[in-house]
Parts: sequence; structure tokens; C-alpha cells
Amino acid sequence: MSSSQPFIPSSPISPSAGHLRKSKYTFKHLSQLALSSPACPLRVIAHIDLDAFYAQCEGVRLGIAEDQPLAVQQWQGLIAINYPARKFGLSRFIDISEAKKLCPSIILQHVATWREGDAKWAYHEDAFAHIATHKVSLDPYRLESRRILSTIKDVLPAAPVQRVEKASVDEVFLDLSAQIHSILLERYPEISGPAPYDDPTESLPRPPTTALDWNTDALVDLDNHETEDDDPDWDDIAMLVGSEIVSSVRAAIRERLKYTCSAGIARNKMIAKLGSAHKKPNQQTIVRNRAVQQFMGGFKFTKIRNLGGKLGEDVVAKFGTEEVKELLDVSLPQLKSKLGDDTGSWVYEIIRGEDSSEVNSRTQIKSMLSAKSFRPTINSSDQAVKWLRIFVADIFSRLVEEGVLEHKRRPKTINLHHRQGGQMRSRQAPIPSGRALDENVLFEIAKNLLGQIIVDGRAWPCANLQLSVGGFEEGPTGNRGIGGFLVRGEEAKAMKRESEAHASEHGELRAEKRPKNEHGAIQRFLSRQETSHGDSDEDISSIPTHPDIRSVPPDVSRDGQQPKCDDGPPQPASSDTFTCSVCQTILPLMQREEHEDWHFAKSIVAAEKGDPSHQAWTAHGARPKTTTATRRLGASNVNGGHSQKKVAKGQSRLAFG
DNA sequence: GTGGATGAG
DNA sequence: CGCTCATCCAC
Repeated sequence: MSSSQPFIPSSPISPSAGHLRKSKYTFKHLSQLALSSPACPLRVIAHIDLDAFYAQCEGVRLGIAEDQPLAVQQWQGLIAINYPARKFGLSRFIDISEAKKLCPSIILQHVATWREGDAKWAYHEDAFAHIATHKVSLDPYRLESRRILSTIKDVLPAAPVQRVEKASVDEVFLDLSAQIHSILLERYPEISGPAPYDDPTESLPRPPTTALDWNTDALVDLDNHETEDDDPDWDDIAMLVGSEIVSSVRAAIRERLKYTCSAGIARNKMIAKLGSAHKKPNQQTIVRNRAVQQFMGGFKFTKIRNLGGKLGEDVVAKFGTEEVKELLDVSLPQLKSKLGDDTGSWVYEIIRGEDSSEVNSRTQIKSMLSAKSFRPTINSSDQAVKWLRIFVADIFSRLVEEGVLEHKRRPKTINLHHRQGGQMRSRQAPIPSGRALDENVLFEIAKNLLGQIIVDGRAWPCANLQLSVGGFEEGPTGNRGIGGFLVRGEEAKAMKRESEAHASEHGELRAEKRPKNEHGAIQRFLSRQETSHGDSDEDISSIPTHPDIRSVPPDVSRDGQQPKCDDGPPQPASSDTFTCSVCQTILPLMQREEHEDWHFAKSIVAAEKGDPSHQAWTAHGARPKTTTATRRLGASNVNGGHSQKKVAKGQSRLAFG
């Protein structure tokens, strides 16, 4: 027969025969569509991306003409450039003076900022001149993002059909499958009935169309004639319906809020995202299933989500190409052997346009952060504490927007990150539940965390501080736990008592309890400052103190000096004595708290004075016999507890700093 | 649960 | 680039 020769008919299938053939898809696939199943071959995902979002926000807010070049300024840099300005060659990595040269007519709008002591962020005329005293606020954009999101939710059908995932401040993913399913049933009653013989594996009839009107801004075209000339199947119809929905969403955003956006419509999140970037601004791109291979083949795989960083670099290094097309020649076993089974499989699938990740209905944030880079660096806890106040004001105001006051949502943890040289460190603490959350509570915890970081290692000069809250709980907070009725400080003491009681069963302080106890000492110390706050200025110590972090003299030493450190081998602690992990002195257990607090206070004072010989006492001091305790509390950035690699990295950076 | 790293925009 | 947000993983 003709099968021995590659005979290709010039006119393969007549239009009238088209709908007599069967679809590639079955009734089963159709019902999967209703459930937004990630395995459904008919599913349709959209990615919507606001065009130059921050710039649009400012343009709309200020009522600036849409063709006017405009960029959003942050200090001396640009963080968003609208499309008219891009025509002048402006990019994100140039500064404002270069921008003005390239485009003299540009409007540069500085982002809103928080000023110390202010109750709210504001747009300040000369904000760029106050980098040392202001911090950037992106709140205006978060608020607009929220309005856009609610517009999207408003025009789409209600849950559970509606699936909207907030991917970033200016991006969302939509799973349109379930909505498309119901539209298909309305428009094409012939597929709405039960499957023939009630067999879900029965193929669907072909769609009754031979030419679709792809009335969209951009459709990924096909080179491949054998697929291009095929009649449309249900996946094409589904995409087209999806595109209609996306058009209506974009129109609503445009009409109600004046923002333009671009969108991609495809069978999964990965391709939809590539699609939305394909043509911008204010356009949408459909990537039909039959166009996927060709569409993907033209990309560098480093453009694919999750391959833009170290992983992508690694793949390039190992396979000597950054083209999707060339990586397609690498077999699955090859990928697995060089990248590991999981990553290898993932890469294998993703470059073939397969991505079964779900659109998670999630529009609320999971954490919030307030941060500042210091140029120049800051050098005292005094300065740092001032920034903490601003961070707390910023975060708390955002928490109020999240409905903390109405007990809608509430964060469980708070975290302080700190950067010194190349070293990034952070400490976190639970946010006590059971009582109302206010700015002061957060501020006190933040100060405690700062104290921990200072005492824990080299803190100055500090190049960056970030305060964040996370672990949000929904709904009104439940009844307080056992510790709920204890005041702060007392609670820590109770924990310590419990801990020591447990340890004493074994006749010694157990190693794994040490970290908790040391942190406890720090917190007790700082809690005391809290209680003695606001009173008088009386000096309670011979050690120079900071108003926020005061020191307490140890009982054992009237002259303010601890017993001198001893280089000899540490002696075993008995049940009524302890060995100080810093100076290795054996002291009565009763004095342990005070003694540790004294070390802590001293280290902070020393750090304040920039005295390197007193910095990081936990790091350079004696090494407790334990491993976990050492790593947990202090040895993390010296050659004491971590891997060779990390030590070398940290030290080389320090050497340059 | 904690702290560091990575990735995206 | 600076400021966010999210996820993963070793501990």
C-alpha cells in the first residue's frame, strides 16, 4: 500500500469529514476539566502580569498621560520604567542622571518613604536626599495590587470554580479550567450528555468548527504544516474560551482601575508565564498545545522559572548549552545522573513543556518584611534600634491592613535578619499569642532579637537589617496556652525551671538544654530592661550602658570584674555549680543568670565601642563540649562548628571587609 | 521550629 | 539595584 512511501495528500481531510472523526480527548478528560485537575490535557492556565507595574501606579495616581515617559525612582536608582520611557533605552540598571540624559522629558517619581517618628509613609518631595533617615515604602503598590486582585475575583465566578493565585505584587495565575468546562457544556450541548455506553474512555466528538477565529493580540504561530493544517480539537477550543475570559478580566482591570496588563494562556503555569512575557505591553498570547514544542524550542532554558539562577548555571555548565532545543537531545538517564533523580526528571519534563503544578487558590501573603540597606553602614545598636522602630511601624501598619486588629489574621513569628560584611545572620522568636498585638510588643521582641544578634557575633558595621513577621494564623486566636497567663520574663523563668528540673534528674546540666537556657538568659536580661524602662536615668552599673540595652553587675564581683578566665581544662560542674561557657569559671548555680547576663551586657557595650577584643564572646570564648549548643549559639561564623567551606567563605569576606 | 540559601520580580 | 516575598533544607 501507500504506507511504504511517504505519500502526503495535498488535501488531507475535507472540512465535511472533520467532525466525523473523533477527538483526541475523552469524556474522562472533560470531567477532569471541571475539577481543574492538573493531569487534565484540556486544562487552561493564564498568567497575568501588570505592565511596568510601579510606573503605572504612579502614572495613574498622578494622572499623567500614558505616553509620557515615566520611571519610579528609589534613591539614585530606577526600579520601574514605563514603556514610553523604554523607547529611549532606559533600563533598570541605570541611575537617574543617565536616565535624564537619555530622556530629558522623563518624569522621575520617587517611591514613598517612611521617616523616623512618622505614623505613616508619605511621598516626600526630596526623599532621595534622605537615604540616611528614610526607608522606602512599597505600600502604595501593595494596595493597588490588592484592588486589582479583588477586581479579578469580582469578574470571575465564585469558588470553587475560581482559582486565583497571587504570584507576586504584579502577577497572578488563574486556573480557568472549571469555568471553561461549564462554558463548553453550554455552547456545545453535544458533549454535555453522558458518555456513550457510560464509558468515560469514549472519545468526544470533534468540535463542530474547522476554522477558529483567534481574535487575540498574539497567537503563537506554527511552522509545522502537518499540525497547522489539522482541524482544531477541544484543547484549541478551550484555549480560545480561556482567552476570552482573560480578555474580559483585562478589560475590567483597564476600565475600573486604568491599568494595562499582559497575559499568557496555555496548558500550564510555566508556559503561561512564558506566554505573558512574549508580547508586551497590553497584549495577550495564546500558546496552543500544538505550538508548545516550537514555542519552547526558541528559548534559552534559563528563561524558565527556577532555571534562572544557580540551578540554570549548573545545567549550562554540565551540558554545555543554554538552549532548550539542544538540551532536548539529552536523555533522561543522562539528566538524572548529572543532576540527581528529582532535578533531572524535573528538567526533562519542563523543557518538554510539561508542568503539572497546581494553581493554588491563594491571594494572601504569608509573610511581610521591612528592610533597609545601610549606605554607609551603621555602627551602633543605638542606630539599629531607631531603624527597628521604623520597621515595626511599617510592619504593624501593614498588619492592620491585614486585619490583625479585627483578629482576622495574625502572625506567629517575628524574625530579624542582619548583614555584616558578607555574613547574613538572623534570629527569630514566637509572637506571644493570647493578648492583643501592638506596636510595643513587636518592638520589644525586635529589640531582643537585635540583642541576640549582637551578642552572638560580630555585628558592626551593619550593612543591612530586615525585620519580618510570618506564620500567619487565620481567624480569632484561640484560648491562651499554659504560658498565656504568665508575664513575659516570668514565662522564660518558668521554662528555665522546668528545663533545669529535667536536667537535674541526670545530675548535670544536659548539653542539649544549654542553647535554650542561654537564649533564655538573653531574653530575661532584655525583659528586665523592659520593666525598668521609662523610669529614671539612674545608672545601675559601673559599665557604660546603652539606654536600650543596659548591663547588670554580677553579684559575685563588687568591682565589676568577673573572676579571670582560666585556660586550664574545664572542671565538671556539680549539681549546685555550673561552668560558665564563656570564661570557664565554676560558679554557684544560683548566680548563673546574673553571671551570663553580665557577659552579655559586657559584650554589647564592647560592641558599641567597636572593641574587637570583646566582640563575639560566645564565638571566641570557650567551647562547650556539646556540638549543637556551640553551633546554635555563636560559633556559626567562626572556625568552630561549621563546614570548612562556610568558614573559608566567611573569613575571606571578613578579610576584605 | 530555626536559620541559611536560593529564586523570583 | 534595593526591597520584597516565597520555598527548600539541614539541623
